[in-house]
Amino acid sequence: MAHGGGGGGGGRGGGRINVLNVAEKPSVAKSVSEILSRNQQLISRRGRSQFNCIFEFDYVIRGQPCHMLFTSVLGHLMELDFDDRYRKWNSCDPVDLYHATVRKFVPEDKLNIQRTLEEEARKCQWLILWLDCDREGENIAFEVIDVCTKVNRNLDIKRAHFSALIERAIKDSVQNLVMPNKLFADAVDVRQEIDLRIGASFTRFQTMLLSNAFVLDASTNTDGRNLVLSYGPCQFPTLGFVVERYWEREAHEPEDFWTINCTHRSEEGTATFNWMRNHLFDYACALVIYELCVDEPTATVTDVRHQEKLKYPPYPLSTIELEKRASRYLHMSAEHTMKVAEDLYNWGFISYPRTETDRFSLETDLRAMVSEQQGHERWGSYAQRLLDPEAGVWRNPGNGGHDDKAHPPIHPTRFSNGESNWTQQHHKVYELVVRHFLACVSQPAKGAETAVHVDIAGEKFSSTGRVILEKNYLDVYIYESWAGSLIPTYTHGQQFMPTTLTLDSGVTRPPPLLTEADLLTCMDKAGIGTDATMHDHIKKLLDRSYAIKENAYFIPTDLGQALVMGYDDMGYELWKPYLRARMESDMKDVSIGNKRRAEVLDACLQQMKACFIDARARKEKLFEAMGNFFERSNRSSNNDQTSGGVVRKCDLCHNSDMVLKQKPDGNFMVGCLGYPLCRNVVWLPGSISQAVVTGNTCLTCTPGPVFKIQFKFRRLEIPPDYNADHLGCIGGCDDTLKQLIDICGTGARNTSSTPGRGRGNPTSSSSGQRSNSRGRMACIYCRQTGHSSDVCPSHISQSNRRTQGFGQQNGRGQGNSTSSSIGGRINPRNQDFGRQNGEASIPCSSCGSPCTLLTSNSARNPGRKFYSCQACRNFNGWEDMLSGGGSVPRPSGFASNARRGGRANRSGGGHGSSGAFVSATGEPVSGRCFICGDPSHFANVCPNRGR
DNA sequence: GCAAGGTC
Repeated sequence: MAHGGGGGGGGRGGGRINVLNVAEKPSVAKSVSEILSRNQQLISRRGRSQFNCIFEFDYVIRGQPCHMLFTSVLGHLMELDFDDRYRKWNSCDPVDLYHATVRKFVPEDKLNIQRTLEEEARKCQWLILWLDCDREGENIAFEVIDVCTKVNRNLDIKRAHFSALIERAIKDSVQNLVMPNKLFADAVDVRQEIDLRIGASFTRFQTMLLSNAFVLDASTNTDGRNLVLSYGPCQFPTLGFVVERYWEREAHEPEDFWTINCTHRSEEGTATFNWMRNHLFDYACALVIYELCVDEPTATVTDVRHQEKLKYPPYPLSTIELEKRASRYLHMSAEHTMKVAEDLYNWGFISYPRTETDRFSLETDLRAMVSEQQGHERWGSYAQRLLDPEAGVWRNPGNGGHDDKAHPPIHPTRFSNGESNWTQQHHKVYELVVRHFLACVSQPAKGAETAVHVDIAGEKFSSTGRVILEKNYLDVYIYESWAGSLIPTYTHGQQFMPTTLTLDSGVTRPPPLLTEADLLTCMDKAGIGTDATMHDHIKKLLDRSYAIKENAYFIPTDLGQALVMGYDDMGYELWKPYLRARMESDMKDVSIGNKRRAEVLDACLQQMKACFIDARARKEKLFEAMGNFFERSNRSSNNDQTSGGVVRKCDLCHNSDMVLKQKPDGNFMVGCLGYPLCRNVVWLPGSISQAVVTGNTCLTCTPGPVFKIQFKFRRLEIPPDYNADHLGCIGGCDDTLKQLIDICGTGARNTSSTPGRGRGNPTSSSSGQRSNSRGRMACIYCRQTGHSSDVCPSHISQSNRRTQGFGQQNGRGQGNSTSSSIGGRINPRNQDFGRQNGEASIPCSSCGSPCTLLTSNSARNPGRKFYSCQACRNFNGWEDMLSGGGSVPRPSGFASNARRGGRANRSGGGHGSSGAFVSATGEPVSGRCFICGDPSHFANVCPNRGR
């Protein structure tokens, strides 16, 4: 782009123009100002915000003399939230949040920054954006543009792209200004809106549905605040990792195995030889081999190999590595580590702690940084050795392959022997940063390894010994060790008699619970969160009482398990990382112009809205899952049900009024205020979005007066030929209402199993209406009688979901008559929708009977296979979802729609050569080596095994 | 009372 002027009017004379420069944070404004001004005549003054001062200096950009005004924001200047009318939780149906008006605004605590920008922008001709060079930075750039151009429409807008805060990069960028990238900003707008709508809708839904319905108080840590059961596209997959590992562990069944061990002691030392078969699960087989060895115990050396081994120092330090290593070495949580690191950064002792970069740029003066550390009492002498060319310890740091183009790896920026205001943690984190940095610029440790293979009666054994020749970086990086042991000298063909030769038993172990370092690794691999937010997502699990941390391991609470179980039983993967991964991929497409912003936003929200509606329709799954862990609650507060006015005098007790109420889950009912003495209730259709008692009275129903209710139905949930607006009567005269109750179902559920809140009166109005009229009703899709909408041939997947819902509701609450009506639907389904093609392979999640594998003939899922219960016809899930990692093993006692918990893992290996854990169905299951802790392999193939 | 993303 050409830079030729931008107008001289308003400048300080001599053709000089005023240029407003804005960085993402105060430290960048300061650094860039210092670099460009060379600290000559650099003036700083306070702005309206106490953190964001304004630097002033003169500079020439492509021949144009400029007076630079350099200030900053603090990350995002604006927030996205719903319009005020949707902000209160009871203001609307949560599903409305998928299309509710949202607005971007500058929040209260950023108004000072906005005012500074406005004041300075009025004086300027150019606006140069120095935001971080990533998508979020680009989005913040447009927030700044929005604020500045509102007060000065003539601003010439430019973007500086810099790869590091070093002189050459900064000076290059200011002479090569570009246009801001709207596509990048669009991608962030999409992400923000999706996160908000999904997060708020599911959070309100599950909080209002469950928080008062169960006795949760003892298990939650609300500190007097209202309990919120939040859902978020990052926090839930994080919870998913914790729950999944916990269930894998609980489902593990220990298994005995046998192994042959051999040792040989000589004057030079002792060697331990490991059996090359590792171990066998068959005792008889192991015994036979052992006896062969004992009969001919002479060992013959078949191979001796000497090799030099290197152990490399770590790559330069990124945020995630800092968090992981502080967790492992210092036993500090990621959240606390970041707090301490931010302190050290703000006090000037370390570089910016939120960075993805794990390579130093070539321009970095690494030796100067090392030189600063020479005076330290503990690592100063090592720093001196590093700088001594004769010592030969220096090595240019490795390249970890990541670069966020905005920040260098975390490194010390100022020497300190410790400050008086530092806590123990400040000392530890500073020490880790310095030692890590010094290790990065060091030679790897060198060792000599000897591997010896022997043969005893045809069985192969091996032993490895190691001697460390040069410790190098290990001298300063005290957190790592490289244990080795000496073994005697052996030569090819040598024979010896083992000192011991034993047959030992062992038992397979479950995979360990996740540590914070493991969890961060899982999140990083799955793209959950950013370097700046991952620790927040982990903390959120603890704050929401979804998990606890015990001895550095994460354990899901009952609440965390119940929520994951509920969605898992629905067949949804809302707790898996795929949703976020898909969003990330869509964002990428938006940012490179492959997809339009509106297209991605509409498609994603449409899908998630459908998912939300479906999840809500099958909320009984959440209730069942919660019921596995918690007692139902008797609580009924004003918050629990929203009263909407008197409808009539109770026709059962004749004492109290019947009032319209909206339950926490959004469903409506008309109940007697005499509850629990009087349990009269009229359940209303589940498809109502709004209901208001009117002043109109029914002329038919007695005893009167019965006030009519103005209903608003959700359009997509009722048949097309019904009006969304309906003035109805609950007295019994209203056929339309009866029909919609029959078609859509009601909010009644779980009545017989819930003694506290349950209003399972079999004579209640709606129950009677539903069971009596079901057989006569027409299908809402094809409008034919003889079958109901939930088994309509043209809507197989919906029918599956609905059948499941009704089946459980009716089966529990309404006895035999309803059960027989479900039975009546068995044949049509098999004949119409499914071709039986397999025998039972999993038990039904509802009744435990064997399931049959059927093939769907529906238009929506042609050829897709699903499990159907032979006895109760419960839909038990799509085959491809059950076998493709859609579910996880559960602890025994919990039915899963995928499979019941069984032997899942064999941490001892012994099956196949991969060494991976293998589940009962043959799928690999993630785990971690229990010898060295490395998640990339298991103990049976651990290189440190036996050392 | 809700998300996740910036940053102090």
